[in-house]
Amino acid sequence: MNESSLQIGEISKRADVSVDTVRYYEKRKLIQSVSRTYGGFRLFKPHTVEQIKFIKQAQEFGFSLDEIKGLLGSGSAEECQKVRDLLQQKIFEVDEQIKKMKTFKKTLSNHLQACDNELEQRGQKANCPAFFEIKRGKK
Amino acid sequence: MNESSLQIGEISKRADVSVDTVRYYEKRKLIQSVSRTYGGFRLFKPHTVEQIKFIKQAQEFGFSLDEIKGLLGSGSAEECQKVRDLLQQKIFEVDEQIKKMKTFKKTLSNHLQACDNELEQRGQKANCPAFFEIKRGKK
DNA sequence: CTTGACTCTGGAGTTAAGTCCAGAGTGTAT
DNA sequence: ATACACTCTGGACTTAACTCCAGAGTCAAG
Repeated sequence: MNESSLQIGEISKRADVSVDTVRYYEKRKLIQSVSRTYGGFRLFKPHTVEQIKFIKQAQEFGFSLDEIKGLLGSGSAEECQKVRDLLQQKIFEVDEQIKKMKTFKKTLSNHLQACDNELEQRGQKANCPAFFEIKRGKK
Repeated sequence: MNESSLQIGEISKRADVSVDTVRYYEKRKLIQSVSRTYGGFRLFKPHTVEQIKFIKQAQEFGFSLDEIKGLLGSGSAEECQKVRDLLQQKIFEVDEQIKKMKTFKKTLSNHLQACDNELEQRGQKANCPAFFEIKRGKK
């Protein structure tokens, strides 16, 4: 009820996910409820909202829940070291991904260019270019 | 047999996907076999390999097969226009994605930094930082 | 102490994108 | 003519990440 312990509906609203998703994440140990009411209602810390948002963000970039879980641990010094290493690796991966994205963007731009050329050259009745042939300069 | 028509196994090898995947893509109309042998074996043009590689690339960046399909059409001028527009939109999306990736990378870097600080400050027995609190400067 | 909104659990269902399989046919090298 | 690798179809199965549901319990307000 007070700001230091929220129940599932409120968490769900603030993080913009369904209550089912919150429960699912708890089951998968991506988040934890700090306690329960006598009746068994889950109680979460407010910062769980941030965690869920982080999870969602990471997911967008192709990380699986299992991978993300590795980034979320908070425990012993050992574990901290593990998390650290994983983080470093992930940063590297994200960087790679960014590079690949840029290449892909270029590919798309080339397709667009080819498409425009065709459209212009041949007027309305043109067939759409076979992208790959054009792109590869095979014709 | 000759270079201008390949059967499924060869396509699969060159594109580095399973034959099942090739058939699946055909069913989903992402690619087409140009004809069949009398016995019913599919025959593909070699450039199908490029198409499949393109599909795989696009997938890596979070595009669904349905979205990709939209990018692959080759038909009337009308359709070309559609493809063109879609391409432009996708380029925009990829750009957005790149920006978000960069932000995310920064988030990860912050976590890493926080982790390192903790590790250094408190020595071996330190607990791993609660990333989100640190990141948000809430403490 | 009743109401109405919220939450619980366990389990079944969904979607995308494959993956696997059986039983049968095809193609070609010997 | 036989062997052997390859391919066919249709359908069932898999995995990740939810999503939905029923039936029952909880909680704060009036």
